[in-house]
Amino acid sequence: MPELPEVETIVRDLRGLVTGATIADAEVLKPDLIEGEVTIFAEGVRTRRIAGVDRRAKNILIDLGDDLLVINLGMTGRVLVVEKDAQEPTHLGARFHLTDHRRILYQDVRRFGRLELVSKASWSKRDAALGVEPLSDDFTPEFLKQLAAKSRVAVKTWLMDQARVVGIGNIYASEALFRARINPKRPANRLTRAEAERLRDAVREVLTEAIDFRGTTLLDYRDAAGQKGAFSKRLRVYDRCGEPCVNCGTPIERIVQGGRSTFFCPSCQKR
DNA sequence: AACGCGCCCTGTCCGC
DNA sequence: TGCGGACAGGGCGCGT
Repeated sequence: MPELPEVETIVRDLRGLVTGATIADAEVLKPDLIEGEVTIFAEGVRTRRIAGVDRRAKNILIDLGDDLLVINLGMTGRVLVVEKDAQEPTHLGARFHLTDHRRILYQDVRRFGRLELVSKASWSKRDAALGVEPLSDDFTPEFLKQLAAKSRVAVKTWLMDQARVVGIGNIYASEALFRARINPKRPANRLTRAEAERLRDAVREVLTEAIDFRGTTLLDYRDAAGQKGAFSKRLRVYDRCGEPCVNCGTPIERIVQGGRSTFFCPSCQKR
């Protein structure tokens, strides 16, 4: 469900809401959501103060001092900060009681998400295996072009590989390629310098705009207050199969790449 | 090594 | 109204 803009929105929410708070206790209702031993996880977060909240790729990093509580939302994960007497949602996976009057809830219908308590040392190794942050200064056109030159896969699939560039999922891959006017089937290593530049700019632009609109809600996504993201109305190709292209009026097409839907304009994004 | 595929799981929607 | 199949924002592990 969540790509970089949605995770970033939740991270900013959490940073404002729970930085400085202390976790009194944790209850795990769906043990398969926890990576590693559940009792160690629950014991490990108990009595810990939240020093900060950050994002790396599509992971939420909750800073507990020596350790990080790492949350990956999968497709349908939600992290909600609620008053302790608030009504609880269905499909609740874990409940974190704060020492104040609130709780952090982890909810996940499909249970593709994961919660994990890891030492900062071991996280830094995992971090190193992840690709470049597209909103960082390291994501230059030269960098993108050189990285893409190593791969023959279709640029759409290439963009979604978290070992190369992080944070881009199925929605923003289609949206960025449309904005850059690049056909999603184009092999990554055949991108021209001009296309690499357009793609870099398009990726940064669409992710930044989506953050400004607090993410895209198709169905499941919610921020930490349970609110929907407003970027859905701004999508230009995703989930718009058959609708006219906003640039030229040609019907948007849907194809399948790597088992996932890709949306594009066959006229604006010629091969 | 890089890549493609199946799978994890539940819910919704669409056509018949 | 019911039912089967396709599909859904992610990521891992497998075989080639």
